[in-house]
Amino acid sequence: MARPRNPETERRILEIALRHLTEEGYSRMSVDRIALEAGASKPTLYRRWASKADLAMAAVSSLQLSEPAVDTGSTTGDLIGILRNFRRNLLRPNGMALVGTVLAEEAHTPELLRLFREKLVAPRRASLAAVLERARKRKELRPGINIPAAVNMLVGGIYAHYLASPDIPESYPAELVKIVWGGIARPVSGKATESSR
Amino acid sequence: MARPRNPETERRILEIALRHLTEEGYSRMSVDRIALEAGASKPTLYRRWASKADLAMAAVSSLQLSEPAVDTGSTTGDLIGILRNFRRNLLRPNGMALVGTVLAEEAHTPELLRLFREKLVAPRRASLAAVLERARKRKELRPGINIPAAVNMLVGGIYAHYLASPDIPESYPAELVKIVWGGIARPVSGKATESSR
Amino acid sequence: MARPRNPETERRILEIALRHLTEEGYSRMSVDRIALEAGASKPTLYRRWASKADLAMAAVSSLQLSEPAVDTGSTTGDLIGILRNFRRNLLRPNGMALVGTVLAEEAHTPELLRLFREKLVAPRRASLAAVLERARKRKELRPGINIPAAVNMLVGGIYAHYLASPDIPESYPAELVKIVWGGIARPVSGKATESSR
Amino acid sequence: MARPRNPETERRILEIALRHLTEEGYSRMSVDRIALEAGASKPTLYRRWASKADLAMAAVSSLQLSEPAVDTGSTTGDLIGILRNFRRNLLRPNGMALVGTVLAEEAHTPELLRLFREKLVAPRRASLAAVLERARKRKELRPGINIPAAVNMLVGGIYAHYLASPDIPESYPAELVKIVWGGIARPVSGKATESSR
DNA sequence: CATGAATGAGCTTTCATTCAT
DNA sequence: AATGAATGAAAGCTCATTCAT
Repeated sequence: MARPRNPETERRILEIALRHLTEEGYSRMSVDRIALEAGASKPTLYRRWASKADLAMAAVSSLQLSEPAVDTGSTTGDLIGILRNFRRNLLRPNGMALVGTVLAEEAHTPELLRLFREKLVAPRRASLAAVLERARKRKELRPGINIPAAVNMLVGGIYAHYLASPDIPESYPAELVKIVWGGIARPVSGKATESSR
Repeated sequence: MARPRNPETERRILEIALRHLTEEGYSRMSVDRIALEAGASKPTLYRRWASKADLAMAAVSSLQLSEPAVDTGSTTGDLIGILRNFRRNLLRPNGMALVGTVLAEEAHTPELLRLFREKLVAPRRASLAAVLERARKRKELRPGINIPAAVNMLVGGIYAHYLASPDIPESYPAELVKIVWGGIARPVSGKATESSR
Repeated sequence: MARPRNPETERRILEIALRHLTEEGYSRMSVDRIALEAGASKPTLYRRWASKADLAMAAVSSLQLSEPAVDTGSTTGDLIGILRNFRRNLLRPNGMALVGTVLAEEAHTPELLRLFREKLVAPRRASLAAVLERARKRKELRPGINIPAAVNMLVGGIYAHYLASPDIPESYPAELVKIVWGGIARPVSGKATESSR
Repeated sequence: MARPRNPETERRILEIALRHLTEEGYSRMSVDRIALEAGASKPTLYRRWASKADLAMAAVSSLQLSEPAVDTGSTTGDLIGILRNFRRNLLRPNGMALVGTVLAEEAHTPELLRLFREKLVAPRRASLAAVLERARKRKELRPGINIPAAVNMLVGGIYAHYLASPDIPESYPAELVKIVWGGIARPVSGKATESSR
């Protein structure tokens, strides 16, 4: 009976908020400007989210890991594919800014980091871990391999490269995988990396 | 006749600025508060640094990697030692905040990231690389190993763990090194990880 | 077919509005919060009262002097009894706040003061005046006594004490009455204050 | 050596603030408008007073009871003179508004009432009390008279009249004094009010 | 009749920076 | 060289009121 809320507005606000959060960081992100850009009034925002922090959290919550699924048949091929997607995302403009923001805000708004973990970090880790689990089932891994640690090295290898230098070559994911694979794959008689084809 | 600048004041201001930058992030860092805390007036700051950005950059510039040198005799022992120091630093309160800030500000103040790379990232990478270079000279590495990539995996393995979960166990550096070492060390007849002792 | 108004709702809203008016003052009293607390929507309020000022006036209008009737037999006893009730009301938390509010708002919303006079001030004055009128009929008063002025001194003696210091002793009403009575009672041969027992 | 503060600005701001506080009440008083009207910027105000409440308190603090001294020679003449001044002040536009405001704000900003008591209420009471003390020394009063209570009735008689009706006749102070004096003066043989000349 | 959504204007406060001394 | 004062701009948030359903 009451006037219905426009769901499109909501979506648009979150999209703009996420952009501002990414491009400007949390404290530069301005509720005023988001409202202006969304063509809404500030109370319209405050009716939906109780505070700026709430809005930022909702924006991060709306994130979804939107990377194409990868299935090349081979374990190393899948790992490389996933890391290539990751690399591409990171190299987009402001690709690392959101990571930076949630880390920088940890002391003030720890929920941002928590949500970021849940929405972006965990899914990507899960897809890498799934590939490695499958490899384990196929007996491709040495026994006792710590899969999360391996995942950390793959993902972290990309982060660390960015932090050292923003120019990550396209071939770099394959290099990473090669080293990690060398550390976790069951040695085969014959050529050592045979199983990575 | 002119009053000379007091270098001690300068140092104190930078120290306070760095603390604020770390604890509050760039945009929450306030020149007003820094001046107040340093017992100086704002023009005193502006005479030395042309802007807030300049001051932040100077603060980052004043950073030094202050980790104890590590020398255990063995390659893997050294790697583990360096990563343990790294882990300890990261787990300090606000240990990741400065990384976050410089990443978050990349679009607005790219010099911050540049300086951070130069003052903190590069030295740590150099010390890890040096250990690996020495190992290469000692023929402990397989031929063709990409040392910077290995370094990325070590450092990045720590970063990635933090990003996934802030509880990094003390034993984790050793786990990382084990996997990486498996991927880069020359296989020995006899026990494979002999050289890591 | 039209839904009839719920008088209970109306009463509840006024009660809440009066509380807010008293505790927060007129300009801090928020229609939003009143609606929220009453479980009604704002248009529901605006349908009944044209504006915030209207609502506040209705709230004041709903006030009724709700003090127990006093009848001790003696004139001074009755006066003291009424003033004791008055004192007790004033010393309740926020007891003076509504007086303050209507005075403070006189320039903006003079109706508040008018209604306050009508609903609260006048009845109390009337009950004091009635006691004095009865005393006059009983020839207890000197001729020519200005009863409203005497009432003002009794009531005002309490106000003025509060304004000077919020700690009004329980015995104070009797003191007031003693002095006023000394000024208005017909002197008796024998003990002067005999009639005040 | 530093740029000096303009004391005139300070005075002007307080004067304007006091006017707003009186005319609009505390919560309608706007720092923005005060700054605008004073031709200063808001930070200029906030440099001097830490908050709106501080500013309001400073404004009340700057108050002075500015009533001409009264000395007619006789006790009742002095009392009447003082109350006439009081009446005139109260009947000025917004004469009661500040009283209302400080009472209305008691719950939120109790310092306002405290300062009001100190700066305005107490001095007026003191001047009335001084007259009565002098009368006591001259043996004009009955023994055991509670002077503060008598003061309350005089001052409060005015307040209460205002609260009942804003039209206080010029002759009213004399009426008040007559009754009070009847209640406190030592009865004289001959005409009872002789001493009030 | 009653509702939830929407709005423009307003609030107090803080910022980075410059001016006058 | 160094200071305290001043400033325009912008921030987050709340208000009384009206619109659309």
